[in-house]
Amino acid sequence: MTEKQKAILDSALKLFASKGFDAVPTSAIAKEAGVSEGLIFRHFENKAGLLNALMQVGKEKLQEEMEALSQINKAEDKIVAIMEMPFHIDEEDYPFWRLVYSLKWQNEYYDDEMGKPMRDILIEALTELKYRDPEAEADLILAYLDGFATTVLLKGDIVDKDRLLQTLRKKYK
Amino acid sequence: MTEKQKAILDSALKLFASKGFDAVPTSAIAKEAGVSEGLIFRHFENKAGLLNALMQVGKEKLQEEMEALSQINKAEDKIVAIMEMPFHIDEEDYPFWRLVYSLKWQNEYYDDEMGKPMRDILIEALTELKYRDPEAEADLILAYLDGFATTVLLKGDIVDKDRLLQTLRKKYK
Amino acid sequence: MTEKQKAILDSALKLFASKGFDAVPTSAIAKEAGVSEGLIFRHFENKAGLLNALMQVGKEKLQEEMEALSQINKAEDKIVAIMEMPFHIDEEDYPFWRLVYSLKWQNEYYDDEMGKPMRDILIEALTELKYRDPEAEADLILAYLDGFATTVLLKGDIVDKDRLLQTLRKKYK
Amino acid sequence: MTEKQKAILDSALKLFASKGFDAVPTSAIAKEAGVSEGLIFRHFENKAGLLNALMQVGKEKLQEEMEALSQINKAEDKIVAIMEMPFHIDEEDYPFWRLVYSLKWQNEYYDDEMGKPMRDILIEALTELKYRDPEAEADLILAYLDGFATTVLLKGDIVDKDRLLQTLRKKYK
DNA sequence: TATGAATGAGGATTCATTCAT
DNA sequence: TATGAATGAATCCTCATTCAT
Repeated sequence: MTEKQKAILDSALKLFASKGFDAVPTSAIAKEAGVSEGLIFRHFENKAGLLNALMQVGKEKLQEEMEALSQINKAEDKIVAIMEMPFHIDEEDYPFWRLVYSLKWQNEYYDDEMGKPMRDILIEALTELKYRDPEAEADLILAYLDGFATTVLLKGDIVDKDRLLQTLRKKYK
Repeated sequence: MTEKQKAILDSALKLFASKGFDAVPTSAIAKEAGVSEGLIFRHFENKAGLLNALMQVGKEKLQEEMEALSQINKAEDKIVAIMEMPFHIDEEDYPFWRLVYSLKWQNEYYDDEMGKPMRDILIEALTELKYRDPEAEADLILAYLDGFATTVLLKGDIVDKDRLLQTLRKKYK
Repeated sequence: MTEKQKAILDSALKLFASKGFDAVPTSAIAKEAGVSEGLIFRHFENKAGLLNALMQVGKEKLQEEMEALSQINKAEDKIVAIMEMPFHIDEEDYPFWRLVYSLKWQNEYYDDEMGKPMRDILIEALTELKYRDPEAEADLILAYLDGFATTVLLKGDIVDKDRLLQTLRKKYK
Repeated sequence: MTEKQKAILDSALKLFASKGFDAVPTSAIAKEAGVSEGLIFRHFENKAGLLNALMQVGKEKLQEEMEALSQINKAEDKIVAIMEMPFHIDEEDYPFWRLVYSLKWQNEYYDDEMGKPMRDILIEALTELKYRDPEAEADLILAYLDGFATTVLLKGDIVDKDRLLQTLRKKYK
């Protein structure tokens, strides 16, 4: 991946994340990246190709995260780690997650399989802990997760993330 | 408000909610509503005007909801009512809430004040209940809320809403 | 001619004169006149009909002017009267003349016959005065006329009309 | 400036000059120039930008003309040269001047400063010649100028330009 | 690889005009 | 007579994409 390819991806991510995929013209990406518009198409074929490339990179990151999770032994710790994930997102990765969340709301791009591995891990852990309805419990935790992520990604500057995390931790002693 | 105006608003809401504001051409709205494209602009000035009109209607609905909330006396009940809100959204209102949530992710339209009244009510109730950090508690509940809403609105068909709500209720006996 | 018809014509003249026929939408005329847009078409059939009606009114005024001219006996006086005409335009009639002059520059509307009667009167007077080439003399005077009119109509506020007229008069003692 | 840019400017000038700025759609310009409509906007940003570019070119021509004028030593010759200018406009430049004159009549575009340098030159020459009211004399000459220009540009085909010029010259022996 | 000129389909918006009331 | 809702063609402009260099 050349310098310019990276510049294009960076700019695209930044702009998509803040304005939404459909609201960003390729010309704006080119300008932001300091390259010609044509180059985007040479490297990524079309606008959707840009998005794919971006998601690819993101999915790889996610994979690593999943692997890190599987290193945790105790089921309780695993669940806690998952729930607290949104609070530990690297600020550098905010744009990526903003993009993912914004795309969720557009039928055309909605991609559920991203959440599946995490759900499986959760169900496994909850089953181990003998929860009566591990699936519903998992979905509930995933809902929390979405909520925390939304809050952190959108109001991270307004809201006191750390105080929120403290308050959350007290709930599960 | 004439028949056609209503038809336009309905179509716009439906399309905006499913594809996102920027992905929907006014021509598509006109076709869906069975009116000429020009009429949209006669009535709503421009595409953004359509969105405003939609949000206006929505905010009025929200206001009513807030008033209903204030009828509840016991602080605990109030909090529970708020937390369970996403599970009681009228299916007819799904498109509106999908639109609201999708817009959250676009800088240009992000409108935080919509959530403020609810936050105030929460803080009041939590203070009454002597919580140590009512603000953080409120924000945590609002985060749950966002999560439940996201889950219900996006995965309402995939996930078993009722089972989820049962599971949730057991948590606060 | 009803009140409203007059209001429409007045507004149209005012707007056409200041912005140009093609730059003025019928909606603007209707608003300025305080009537509905449909009424314009009921009374004047279409936008061009409005222009025609305006020009009709103007041509009648011009006719009167020509008749006044023909009352003047001495050929010299006639010529002087014609040359000084632009300086004596009633300020109320400025918009009409501005419109006439602006339309001159648009092929589609250029209507030369308006100037013909005046040219005939001039040639007659110049012939009487034994000018060698009365036609060329007439055209020269008409050129002056256009120049004075342009100056008065466009720069009447900037330039000192009276001083200009004094200076002009000295030329033909 | 590429071939196509020149073609666009040429076509725009031709059409604006004959029908008026507001009466010419960009689609017509594109067709006349044999380019895609989009190209107009790539190169000139918007329709007004086209006009600006046109005026820019014209102003540069005018500048040259002014410099040529300043080469003339005798004040009388200078004045005569200015007055006769309209008769010596290169036929190739007719469209440009038609455009300038047509725009004068539209508030929105009226640009007086174009005439200022010429007025200054005139006042200087007239002062040198000890005219009692050089400013009024200058404005009178500028009025003549406008009249000659109007006549030449609009009726150049109808009227005998040379005969007109001869007649004019006799006036100032 | 990289540019930037060029395209053409489509986007939002305007506007003259019609029509039911 | 007068209104104002409604239309649809046109208008200005944008944008993803192609292509010659």
